Amino acid sequence: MTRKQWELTAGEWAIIQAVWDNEPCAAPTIQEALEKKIGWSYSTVKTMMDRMVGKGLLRTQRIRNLILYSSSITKKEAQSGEIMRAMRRAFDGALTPMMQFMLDSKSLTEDELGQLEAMIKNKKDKTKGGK
Amino acid sequence: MTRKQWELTAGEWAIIQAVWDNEPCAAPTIQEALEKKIGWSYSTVKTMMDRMVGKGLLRTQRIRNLILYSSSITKKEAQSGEIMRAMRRAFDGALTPMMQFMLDSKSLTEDELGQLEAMIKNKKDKTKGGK
DNA sequence: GAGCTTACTCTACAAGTGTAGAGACAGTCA
DNA sequence: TGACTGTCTCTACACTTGTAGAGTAAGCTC
Repeated sequence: MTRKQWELTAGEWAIIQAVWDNEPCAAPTIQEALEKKIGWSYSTVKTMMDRMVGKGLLRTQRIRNLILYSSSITKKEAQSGEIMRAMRRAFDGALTPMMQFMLDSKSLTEDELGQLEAMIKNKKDKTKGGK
Repeated sequence: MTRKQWELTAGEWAIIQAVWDNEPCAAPTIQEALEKKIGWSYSTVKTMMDRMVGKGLLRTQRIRNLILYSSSITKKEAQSGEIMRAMRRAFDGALTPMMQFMLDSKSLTEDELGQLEAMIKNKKDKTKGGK
């Protein structure tokens, strides 16, 4: 299905996160949600949201005079897009070096390392067994 | 030292990669290097490079009538910035969930999984012993 | 010293992003 | 029915990014 790769801007991330938490919801809801965090005015939020509809990131449904927004991409898709961008730009599109870099440069607790190790083991089993 | 966090655009990545490969070097060198890949004209390249100097991504050194450019950030810094951006935006700034997501959603060969496992073991030893 | 080559400077423009004011419109309540 | 409130529409502007043409300046060659 060759899914489209999404690259959201910082502002779009702020908005879509609020949408995921509230959908379906009207623009004022989002504005209120973001008010505290980033203090955008209603116009700002509404403008961005409508642009995001144009891009296919959100979709709308009109109920009388109210416009309800929902996301049209999932959080996973957006997260994946974000990772792909980093991977493509900074690591020639290769995952392993990127993960190695992350392991290498960040301070992970022993606990976290353990968790990751477990995940890998799990994954390995599946790779071997499955298929 | 609270290093500045760099967020390069796609174009800036293209250029700085070429600079890393050739520095110190003049703008035409970079243009030639990128010609094949992305076909930018000299003006385009030069404009971007000068803007990057303004931002502190590159620096210059004038030798008579020639301007030599070098990077003022390392590849590691740029890579790290790219990862931080993804992490901040898409994973609330948390590394482990991001790594889990990567492990989970991508197809890694058994080999790659093995490599990662080894790295983690290594890291774990250091975490434990090293203090 | 006229022309060629090489590199540089200046200027510009379109698209995208962040930002928001002003005004219109509909529903509600006194 | 007039004021108020909530929501929407329109319009606009500054800044960034990608993109590049046109013109200038310096050095080299015959």
